Amino acid sequence: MSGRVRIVDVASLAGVSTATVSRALSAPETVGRATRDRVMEAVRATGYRVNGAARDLRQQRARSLLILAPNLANTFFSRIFSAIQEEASAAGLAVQISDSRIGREKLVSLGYDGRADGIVLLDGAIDPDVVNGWRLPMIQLCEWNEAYRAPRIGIDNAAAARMAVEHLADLCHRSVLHVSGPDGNVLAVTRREGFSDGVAARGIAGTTLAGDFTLEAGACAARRWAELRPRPTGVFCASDECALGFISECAALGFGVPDDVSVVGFDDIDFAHRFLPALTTIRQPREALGRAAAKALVNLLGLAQVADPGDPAIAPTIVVRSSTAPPPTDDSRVATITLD
Amino acid sequence: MSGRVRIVDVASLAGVSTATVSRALSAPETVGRATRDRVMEAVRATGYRVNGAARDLRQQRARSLLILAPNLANTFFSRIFSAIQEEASAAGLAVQISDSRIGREKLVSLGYDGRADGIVLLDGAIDPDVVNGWRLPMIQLCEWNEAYRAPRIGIDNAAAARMAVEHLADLCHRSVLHVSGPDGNVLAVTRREGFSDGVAARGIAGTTLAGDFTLEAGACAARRWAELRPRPTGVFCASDECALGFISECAALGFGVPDDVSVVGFDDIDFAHRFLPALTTIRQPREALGRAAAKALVNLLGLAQVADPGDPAIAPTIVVRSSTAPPPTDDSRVATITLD
DNA sequence: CTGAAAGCGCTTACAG
DNA sequence: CTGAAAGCGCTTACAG
Repeated sequence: MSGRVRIVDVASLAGVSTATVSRALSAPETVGRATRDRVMEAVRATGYRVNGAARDLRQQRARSLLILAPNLANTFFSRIFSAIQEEASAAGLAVQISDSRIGREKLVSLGYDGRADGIVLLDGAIDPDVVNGWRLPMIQLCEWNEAYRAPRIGIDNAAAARMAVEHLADLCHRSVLHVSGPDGNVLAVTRREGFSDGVAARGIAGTTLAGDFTLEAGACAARRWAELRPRPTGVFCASDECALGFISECAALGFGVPDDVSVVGFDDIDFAHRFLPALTTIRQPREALGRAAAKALVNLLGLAQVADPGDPAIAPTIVVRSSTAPPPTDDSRVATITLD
Repeated sequence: MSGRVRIVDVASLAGVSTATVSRALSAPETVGRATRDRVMEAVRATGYRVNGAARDLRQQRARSLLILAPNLANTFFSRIFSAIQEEASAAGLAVQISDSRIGREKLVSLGYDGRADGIVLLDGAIDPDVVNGWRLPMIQLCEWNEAYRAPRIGIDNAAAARMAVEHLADLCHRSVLHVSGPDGNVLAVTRREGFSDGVAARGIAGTTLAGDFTLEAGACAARRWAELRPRPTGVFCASDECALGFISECAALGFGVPDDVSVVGFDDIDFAHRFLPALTTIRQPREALGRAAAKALVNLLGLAQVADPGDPAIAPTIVVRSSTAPPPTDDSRVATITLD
């Protein structure tokens, strides 16, 4: 596990105590010049590197952040992880990741085993007793749970959903469908509320179908949408994956986007601008979110080098591309089918 | 960092030594029934949990795996990470991730600081001196470097590339383009070799354009392809991202896939089957790869609970979808432009 | 400026 | 079956 050579080896080679070696390495200015040179030479000669595990135990910290996410395979997290890791690394912290669905016992241990200084929580569905039982600084990111005693970072999901509705309404859609996230999920609930508010504010018709953010949920929703009478001409999906699944299945069903139906997504994942059609979506600035969470946590740990990071404006924006357009002017298709 | 209560607290509450508490927890059968009950009661009463950091130092291990990847934001890794984490968790190991481009000094430390028992390397471009300097069990996954002294897990990239060419040739394409990865990259080199071999074996024309696996590289390649005379009718991209970028840009340029040009990707990322058109691609079983790497590393650490995991066949396969078809029979478009 | 000693929180031979 | 003691590899008051 550790490299072979320990601090005592360096000390004896340099003819000093381990205390001096330790100081020469971590606070060189407190050691006499000649001694320091001797120690450094011994360090070089032996290839010594401090054993972080031992140092951490002694200093009662872990120099490590733990990221907890509901599904590590979800590509939505990639950019967030990379941003967190960058900030953590800049603050001298390692990053540990774990799926938050590993089972209660393992989960409890994670926050208790002295191997993390703080936690970034991307899951709002963990038992609050577990979360609040951890005695570690925590930040909730993107998802949240009112019951967790930890600050939150994320976008205004209701406002974001309203933006999607606004966009569709501005395009003159009078009937819109929302393919939401799963019932228990805070993001799903909040976006759904924003959708309802937006629809009410514009006086247009709104329907909701529960999905689960996935490609397949979107595809499934497209099949259900095709059976609706009249068919909503605008669709707001609670995730880009869902939107892409919806559009893809529409194509299979013979409907074109945006000719037959307009679709707006949520997240602005990397592929969104390269999809065919390029996806109109609500942009969630994932890198900024990850960075902000990491910085906030570093602050909580009292390790901040700089002053307050100055809240980077983490506001959702709508990016309009090619998957939305005014509703079809020719209602023949709908009319024909309705008359059958 | 640690929970408040330590093993001594439990010991004194139960009226036993810390040694007994330790045994009662980790080897209950070695402790008298009455004593054990008393200890367990004290554990319950205090809410004691062992401090993993202390245990690790004592036992000279870290109970942790380190994953090193060239860019954590790359969504290709998501499923690999999740598979590794699952296997690691099953073996009682935590997982630490780091970008492998964090700078030489930090990188060296990572393998030396006693906080990882083993490493999964997804980057073949790290200085071999750094890698071989680590005294930890390692596994190379997907990417590799001959100079690293560590076993490799991955698919046969040359064979995979040949499969792509075979498919195109079977469809009667006589001229194919390969959009490769960057020059220094092993995967790029190996796939390019497979491409060349395949093309030679089938006696068809092959051209190569260097890219870098990204969406934008694919888009850029599409622009270059459009200027080629004659235009290859089949294209093999070294990654799905690249292929999607290529197809997307083709659409912008007024070319249809597969009507004007057939495109095959590499990886079979999650979106591949939902893209429009659904992408024909070489499937790289990322979950199996991650799992195999984690298992191999666990074996190397001597922690395997089960016998040999039995090599799960990690063979690439081609999955044929809608982005490939026979070349256009009508050569008018090419002819017309050529005549200009 | 430097060293002897204690201690971070555990586990594990070694005795009994 | 249980305990006293050493020790994992460091750092850090405390003296001098």
